[in-house]
Amino acid sequence: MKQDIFQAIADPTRRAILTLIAIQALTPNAMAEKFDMSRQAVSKHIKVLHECELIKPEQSGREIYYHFNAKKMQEFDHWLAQFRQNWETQFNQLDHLLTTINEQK
Amino acid sequence: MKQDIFQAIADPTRRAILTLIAIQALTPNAMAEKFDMSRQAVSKHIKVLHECELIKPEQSGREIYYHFNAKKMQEFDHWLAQFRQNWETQFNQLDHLLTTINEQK
DNA sequence: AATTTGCGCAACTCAAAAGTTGCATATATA
DNA sequence: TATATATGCAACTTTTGAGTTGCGCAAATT
Repeated sequence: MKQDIFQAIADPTRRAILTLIAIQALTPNAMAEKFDMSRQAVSKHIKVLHECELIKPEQSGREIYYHFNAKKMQEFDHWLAQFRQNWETQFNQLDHLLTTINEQK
Repeated sequence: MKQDIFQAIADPTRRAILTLIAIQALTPNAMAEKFDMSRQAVSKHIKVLHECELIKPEQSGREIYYHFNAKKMQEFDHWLAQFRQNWETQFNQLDHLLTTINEQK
């Protein structure tokens, strides 16, 4: 079952995992040590993140280092782009308002 | 109960609502007509979006027009910023690799 | 070879969230 | 004033997801 990237990021623990491995690739055990929950719980989060390709595994003996996949994270950025114009417009309108107020002085 | 913006955006219906009203403010009934679900179901999504301030109500008689709150959406952008450097680095490294390959010709 | 360690998978429990139906309230319209 | 319409709230059912426990497998260690 393919996971949805928005769904993957909705969970705070998964966001924390992403923040961690964006700095340095980690094994499931190493991640679990950072959180107050069982290794298996973390492992399930890893599965979700892996299924939507936000992280990539790198096998090293019996250890698996999970890397952050920045490219996938950009999908978010692309979705957000449809609103970016919207908020820039809003600020431009604010600028205009402030300018108008200043001119009235 | 305050809602989490990440949780709010995780739902596909809520994302569709946001996309709709980013273009034009709509009433709950108008939104419900766009989706194949009851008005009350849409209304619950509106409640979630409203609680995390992604949308703003504007009363007009007995109708309520919900507007998109671009400013709140920027919180996403700020969260994403921590990874932006990450993927730019990745592309810079790719650039460097390509440059190196070209120099070897 | 036996044991330990790192990991994933499956079954289970429990809590939260999505959707439905029914009802109350306020504003329009006849 | 009586009726229709727009909306929100509460109770309920069903689905989904987070977390735990138990197990099996493969690689490292002794």
